This record gives sequence, C-alpha cells and structure tokens, in this order.
Amino acid sequence: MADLTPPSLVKMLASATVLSFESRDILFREGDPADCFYSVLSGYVRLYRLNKDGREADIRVCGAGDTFGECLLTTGDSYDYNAQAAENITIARFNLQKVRQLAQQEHDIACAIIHCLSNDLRRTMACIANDRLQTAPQRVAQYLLENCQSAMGSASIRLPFQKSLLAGKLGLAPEALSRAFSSLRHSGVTVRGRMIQIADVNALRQI
Amino acid sequence: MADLTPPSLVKMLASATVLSFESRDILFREGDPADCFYSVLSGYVRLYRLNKDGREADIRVCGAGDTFGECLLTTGDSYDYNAQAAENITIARFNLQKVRQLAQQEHDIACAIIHCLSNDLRRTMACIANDRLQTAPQRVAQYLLENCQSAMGSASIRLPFQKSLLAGKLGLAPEALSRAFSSLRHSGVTVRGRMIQIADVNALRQI
DNA sequence: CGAAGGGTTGAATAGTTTCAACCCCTGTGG
DNA sequence: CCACAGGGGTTGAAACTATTCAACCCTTCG
Repeated sequence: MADLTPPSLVKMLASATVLSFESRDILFREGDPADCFYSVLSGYVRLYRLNKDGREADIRVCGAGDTFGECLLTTGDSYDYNAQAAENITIARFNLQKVRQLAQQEHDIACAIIHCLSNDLRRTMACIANDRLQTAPQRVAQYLLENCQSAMGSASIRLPFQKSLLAGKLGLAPEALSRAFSSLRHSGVTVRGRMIQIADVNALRQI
Repeated sequence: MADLTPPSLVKMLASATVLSFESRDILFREGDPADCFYSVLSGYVRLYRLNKDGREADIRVCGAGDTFGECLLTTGDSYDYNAQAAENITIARFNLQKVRQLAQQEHDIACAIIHCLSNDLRRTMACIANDRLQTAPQRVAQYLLENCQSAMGSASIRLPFQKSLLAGKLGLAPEALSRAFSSLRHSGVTVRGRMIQIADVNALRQI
C-alpha cells in the first residue's frame, strides 16, 4: 500500500478490518468459502495443505507485510489451503468484493495488486526450484544467507520464529532441520536456541 | 486476452511479435536481461533452473494459452529461470515496457494481468503442496485424473508431450516416472507409448 | 518437584536418484 | 535388404536423502 495515492489508500483502508488471533488459531480452512484476503501486520501465519492421511505440508510462511489470499481476487470462491496463526498475530482483512471493485476503478490499486501478485509468484516459483534442487543443508544455508545482512566475514542471526516453523517453510520435517544444522556445524554454523552464529559467510555459500 | 475490449486487444496485439523456435532452442537464460514476456501459441515450453552442479529442475511446463515471464511486469530486470522449447513452437512475445504502460492506461488490461497472475500463483502454490505431500505414483495419478475427461468408469489419455517432459513437470527423474507407471499397473493403468488407458477412474482416486 | 513444550538424536524405513545396461523403434546408409 | 546408430524409454542395483517413530534432553513454568 506504500505506493498508493492518498485517496486510494483511504478506500483500501475502508475495505479492511484489523483482527487479532491467538497462536494456533485457524483463520480459515481449505474449501471454506472465500470472501476476504489478508495482510499480516504482526506475527507469522502458516499456510498449509493436508493430504488425505491428514499429513500437513506448509506452502508458505507469511510475516509482517506479507499478503495471502489475494490470488482469489479474480477467480475462485473458496480457499485452497489452510491458514493458521503460528503465534499471536494481528492481521488486516480485506473484503475481496470491495477490492475487486476498487481495482477496476483505481489504476494504482490494480497496479499494487499486480505488484503483489508478481512478487508472490516469483517467490513461489523460486520455492519449487529450491525444493527440487537443494538438499536440507543447502536449503538451510540459503535461508541463513538470505537473512544475514553481512556479505562476507561472520554474521549472526536470530530466528524470528520457532525452528519447527522454519522446518515447514523449508519443506522439511523438524528432525531434518535439526540434522541439517548439525551438518552445518563443520562449516562454522553454531546454533543456540534461536541464535545462530555464522563464522564465515563465504564458507556457507560453498554448500 | 479473451476478456479484453476490442481497442485494448488491438493495443496488446500491437505490442506483440509472433516467433517460432525449434525443439531445444533456448528462449532465454537465467540472468538474461528481461524485456519481454511470452505467451505460448503452440507446442510446449519448459521453464527450469540449474543448481551449481549443472543439474536441471523444471519449474513449469507451459502449453498453448499459457503465459510466462509476466511476473516481471512490475519488478525485476532479469529472468530468474531458463526457458527452452520442448518441441517446435510458436509463441507471442510481448514487450514488458509497453504492456506496463498499457496496464496503467486500460483497466481491462490490468485486470487481465491480475487474472493471469492469480491463476499462475494458484497453480504454483498447488505445485509446492503436491511436491511436499505426494509420492511419485500419487503425482502421476493426479495428473491422469486432471487430464481425463470422464469422472468415473474408464478413460484414455494421449500424452501431449514426451514422458521425460512429464517427469520434469511432476518433479521426477524420468526413471521415477517410468516406475510410477509400472506401480500404477495394478490399479488398472496401461501405458503404450503416449497412449494411457485407465480401467477405473475411481480406483485411481484411491491412490 | 513435576509437567509440558520444543528440540535433538538414533535406528529403521521409505522413497527417489543415480548409474549402467538394455530394449525397442525408426531412420539411414552401405 | 540388412546392419547399425541414435533417441526415448525401461529395468535393476546401489547409494542417498529424508521421514518416521521412539527415546531422551533441556528449559520453563506452575
């Protein structure tokens, strides 16, 4: 919404409601009729799907500033995944119907939606490529590299959420994440709770 | 483009060029500067990425009517995957810069882009879920179910492309696809070249 | 002190990839 | 007319990677 003109911004905000959820609350389920899309204000939301055995697979983890469900703006009358609060969260909920109309009226809103969808699509395609090309330690290494500021030398990161959520985000079982961290130990990665020390960023790039 | 008004359609077509490529031709590579997006008119295009060992992973297989690269309309100055003709193809190439301007002028063009991006995003998210939830035989069964017209009883499908391309699309090595087909034999799936017979669609759903 | 949640570890297992051999079909050239 | 080469596909064996299940550890909190 940062690029909207003031009047468009007002209209968008008018179609939104701010809500809170507690950790583990379900925002919606796969198949529920969809009339809203969401934007995360604080906390993390987990989007996931179930197979018929009831096993869960995370599709995406959304943090503050991320939007989800906006792909239903044009087609689709029901959500095709579940959304769950991974911790206590606040979110903005936008009425799909209203925003659909706004997008037809206001160029800048339509452009903002295109922008948002494009980013999501690129992120999601990159995720497929990573799933298909990288092993567990490589995924973890990449996550660390993307989330540490320094381009060389040493670095340290504090995970913004539980390790089990990171595991889901990377398409791994929690045990696999744990083992990936231990296998990165000999590349100079030290883990203590949520704090992660990286001795040499370039060494990680070699993984 | 089916939903565009005639004047918008004319403008879009004016920003497009029709091209042909031969099988295995590379349309563009990861990292190439991006000034166009594409729409497939006939044949199939393979979008894929490489890891540093040179191993390839398909991200998407585009057939007639599919669009790719449109996620670069707002951000991004280079392609983030490779595109290769999987057979002799004809495609329409749209100038990103021009379409970007058109989207700002014409509501229906912006809406068509939103529509297109939404569909791509949903498809891509479904792909992640499938990769993370399903085994090889399940992926193949799902592909067959999605591509056979009949809702029950028997059915037959002719694959529109080589099996190796299907393997890539499903995130499998060609050998794994072959084995998946043999494991589906006892569920009533018979394969002869590109022709596939399904004895009982409901039996496939149980996989 | 005890319980609970999150995380780690080990062992067994499942699923897929990799590599190599082979098959089948088609098209080509002697 | 036959031999052969090449592409696409299949099959087997071995290797690898991740999952599953169970046990256990550690910290926090009542």
